[in-house]
Amino acid sequence: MTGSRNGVLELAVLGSLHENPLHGYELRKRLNTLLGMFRAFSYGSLYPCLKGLLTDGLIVEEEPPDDVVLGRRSKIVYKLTAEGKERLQELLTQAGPSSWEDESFGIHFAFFRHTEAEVRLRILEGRRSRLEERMENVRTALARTRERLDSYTLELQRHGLESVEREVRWLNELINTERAQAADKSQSERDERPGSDE
Amino acid sequence: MTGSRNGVLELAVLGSLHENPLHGYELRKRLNTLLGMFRAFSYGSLYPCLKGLLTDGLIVEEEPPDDVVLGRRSKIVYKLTAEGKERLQELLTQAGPSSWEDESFGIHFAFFRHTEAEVRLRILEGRRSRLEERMENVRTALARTRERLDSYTLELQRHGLESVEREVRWLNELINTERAQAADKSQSERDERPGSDE
DNA sequence: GGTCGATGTATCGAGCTGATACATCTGCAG
DNA sequence: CTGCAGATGTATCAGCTCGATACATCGACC
Repeated sequence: MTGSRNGVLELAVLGSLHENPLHGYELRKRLNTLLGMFRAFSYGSLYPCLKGLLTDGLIVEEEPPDDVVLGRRSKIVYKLTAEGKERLQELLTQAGPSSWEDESFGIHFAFFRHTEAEVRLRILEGRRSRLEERMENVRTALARTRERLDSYTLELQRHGLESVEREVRWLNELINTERAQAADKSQSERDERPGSDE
Repeated sequence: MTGSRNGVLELAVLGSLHENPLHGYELRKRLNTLLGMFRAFSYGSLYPCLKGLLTDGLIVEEEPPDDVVLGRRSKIVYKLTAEGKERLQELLTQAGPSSWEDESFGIHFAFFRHTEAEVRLRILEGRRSRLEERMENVRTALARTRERLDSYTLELQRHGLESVEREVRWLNELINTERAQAADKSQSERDERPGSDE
């Protein structure tokens, strides 16, 4: 039970390797493209994570095509094991603070196509609550502040608040879409005509 | 020369203490209100920073009102020294990568009222370049990607890109305002009527 | 008088970042 | 064909930060 890895990183790696086997360098590029606007992973965290996943048997080094046996070992391609896939499913099922914080929400969202509808909804709502809570904190703290702020500080506050409000609106749209899809699905299930109109 | 502190944190602390003396707890609250939407500082970084600033003589513990001498030492109020003010001015003059990265831009912006107009402009432009560079990287990386992405990943990309574009537009407005003010100023200087219409 | 939450200082282990080192492969200019 | 610059690729380390935790005091309220 070496298993006390980062969680976000673990999901990112297992999720990426689920699509297709990769080596470290390419894995990093993939992730940093996927999340380019939000965050960037560094080798100092990726390689230790890969090492841990190896010793836990969640991934293995993919064998070269067998005829090239000589020492030339430049790329190390990793792929998921059965346990790895199981662990990935487990991670994709969890909806908790670790799925809607700033650093981790993007990753969870990026793998939503492998996530159950109900879990998706809970993560989106959790994220929204998190942002609303943050706005509330800042607002009350601001209200308690006696001295009035200079124009630059005010502008920073305004811009920050507006950005968060925009993300909340974005989340609202996504949540509505998810709800509508869930309603469609349960409706067509009630009609017992599965797959009739889509 | 103990001086290899974090920089962002140093600016945040010195800048806050410049407004008025504070103790650690209040300092943290101030900063986390000021930057509530962007980041949060923890004690684990604040206290070591304060300790370093103390040993470097940039801040000192403020003396209690002198008649209460008995051991009751619950609050430790810090204030800037002359060297501290000097150091703060030095930090406020610097415009470089450390002023426009994600973690530090907010701090620098929050203290813009103490920053010279020219430095403000360079920081805003540096921040804009940084964001445009990031967009460019993601866009070319996306273009090189062969396989088409699923709808969730696409939506994440779209939302991230839109957020960054919005921040660029915001920066553009700020830069225009700054330029206009600079032009006004040099105009009124050319007229040799300092302070006539303000 | 008791006790609960806010205020307040302080530290520690776990884990990440940014830098660095070093090897290989590929394209291409001379 | 040779050399060499830049992309590809693996790996580690010092320094720093986060989140948790510990502990003490204070004011308010019943």
